[in-house]
Amino acid sequence: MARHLITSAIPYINGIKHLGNLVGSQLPADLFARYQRARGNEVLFLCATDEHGTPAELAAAKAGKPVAEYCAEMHAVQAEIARGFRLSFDHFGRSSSRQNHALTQHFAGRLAEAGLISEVSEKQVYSHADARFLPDRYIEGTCPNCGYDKARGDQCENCTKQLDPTDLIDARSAISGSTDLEVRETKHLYLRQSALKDELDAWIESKTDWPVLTTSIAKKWLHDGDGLRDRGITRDLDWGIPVRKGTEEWPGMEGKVFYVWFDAPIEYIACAGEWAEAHGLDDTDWHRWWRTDKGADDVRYTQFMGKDNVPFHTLSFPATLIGSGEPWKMVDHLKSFNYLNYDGGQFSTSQGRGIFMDQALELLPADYWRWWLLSHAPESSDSEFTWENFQGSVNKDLADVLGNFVSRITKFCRSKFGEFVPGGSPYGPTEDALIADLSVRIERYATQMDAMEVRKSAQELRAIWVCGNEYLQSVAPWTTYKTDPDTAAMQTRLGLNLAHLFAVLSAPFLPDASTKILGSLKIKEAIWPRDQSVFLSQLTKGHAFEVPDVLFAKVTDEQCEEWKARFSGVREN
RNA sequence: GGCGUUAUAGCUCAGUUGGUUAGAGCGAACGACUCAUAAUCGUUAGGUCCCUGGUUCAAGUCCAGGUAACGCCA
Repeated sequence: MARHLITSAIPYINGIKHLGNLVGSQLPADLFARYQRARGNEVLFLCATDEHGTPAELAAAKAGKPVAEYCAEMHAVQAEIARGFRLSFDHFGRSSSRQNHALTQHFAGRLAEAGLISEVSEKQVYSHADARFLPDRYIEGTCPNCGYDKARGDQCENCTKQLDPTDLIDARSAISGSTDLEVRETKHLYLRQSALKDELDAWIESKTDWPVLTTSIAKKWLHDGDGLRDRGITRDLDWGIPVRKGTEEWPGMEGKVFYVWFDAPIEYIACAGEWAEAHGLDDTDWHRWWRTDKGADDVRYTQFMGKDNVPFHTLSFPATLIGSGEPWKMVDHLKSFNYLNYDGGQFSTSQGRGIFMDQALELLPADYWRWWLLSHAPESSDSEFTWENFQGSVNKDLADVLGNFVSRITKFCRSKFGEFVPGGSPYGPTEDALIADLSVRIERYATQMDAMEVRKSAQELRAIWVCGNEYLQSVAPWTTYKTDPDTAAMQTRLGLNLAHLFAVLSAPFLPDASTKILGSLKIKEAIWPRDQSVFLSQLTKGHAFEVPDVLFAKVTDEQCEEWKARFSGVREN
């Protein structure tokens, strides 16, 4: 039995994610996790909320709540929505957990001992009114270049000129508006990634089966310009993991916290600790997933993320792991996605543009979204969501091809033989040919799923559903019935067995519909098919079933128009 | 400004290491069927594979230059 450790990029805490975020990490990770479990493999599928950093503090302030309270609430909201989309995390953790505090401080200590941390003095803007240092982009002022009065400390959005906060005229805090600012000298820790450049380079070079998107981004960061740059890992904030060297104080770093990018990926590991704790397990139980010296040798680790996260996962996080000198499990396969666009532009959290996860679930059940998003996953390039395309896919693939198949076979059987699987003659040459064809197709489907070729998997699955309709159409049991009821009974029996097969194969994509079909066929346990001839003979004469309700309702033109209008602007709150 | 990705039928996309008449789904037209969510199945029609030049017996596929869209970095 293979063992799969699977992580999805962890969503940031400040609000509900949109469908573009979902399809880029959590959803394909869930597809893979469900598939591997269905194949009988051992899976640990982890995700968490990324809770530290300035945006979380500001969002909390805006909500009028202490940041810890805000994060706890938003974590609960995101967890609930994840359940709504049937994301089957073994644990949905929090980067603010006790485990992550300890582990992040541990890594920092190890890196310091290895000589991979340097101290750098920097000048930073301090706001007296806000009682805090301000990141460049939270300082506003008039652009010295074009006179735009809302230029940010890092760049003027009007003329695109790069700026330093000190360049701004009449600089003020973007948080409070206060102009009582002061430039102070402060010390920060840097991770000396550059010292690990050759090791990282060799490691990336060895990953010949990774998507081009992944390796090209990593190589660019490794070789561009002066090569891999060192990166600050501390910030002057209150909210975060206090800077410590392992369990000890770090002189000169009092009152500082680790930069969010440093502690967020470590949460992948800490989350396993949270999972163990939540299930009454001990350290050895999660070490066997993460420590190659403690049983994780045979683990295959796969990460899922959008392309914006690739540099952290291919370079910075591996630098942390390698630099620690400890035998942590490194990622084996990194599946990255491009962006999903919305009606001609980008989905945008900050602008509230597009469809957000909670809104999507208000319109339609999870399976509808899962199918469209996965069958159109932005694997090779950015892809585009349009309502017409969504409506077409849902109506044709789900309602007409799969849903209607289940409906026609169960209703036909009920009308001729009652709600029991009929017996009739044994399968003949036509049925054997279908079984042989399906065996080949299912093998192809499994190959694509193993390779995490999301779109191609969806295509193969759909083609398998079509086989069911083709079969019924060609043998036409409604005609056969008139002259040869025994043969019609056999054809119907195979049709019902096909519905069982489709339910099991479709479960990773459509967990709810799968459960519904299995329920109506009164099948207790979904077992992945090995031998199609055996699998398709499981439902035998006399097995009771019920005709299910409509599996997938069609999206009407009216709904489509309404939703299109409703989601044309930006989100209100 | 530097770099990256993409450019194939009306639409969404496949096209392995260059190799016979470039594929699929949707949409369209026509036909078959009538069990079913007016569902299904079949047939057909649609392409100077962004442009120019090059390498080769052979280029959608490799090389050079250009154009366009998107993205990343500064």
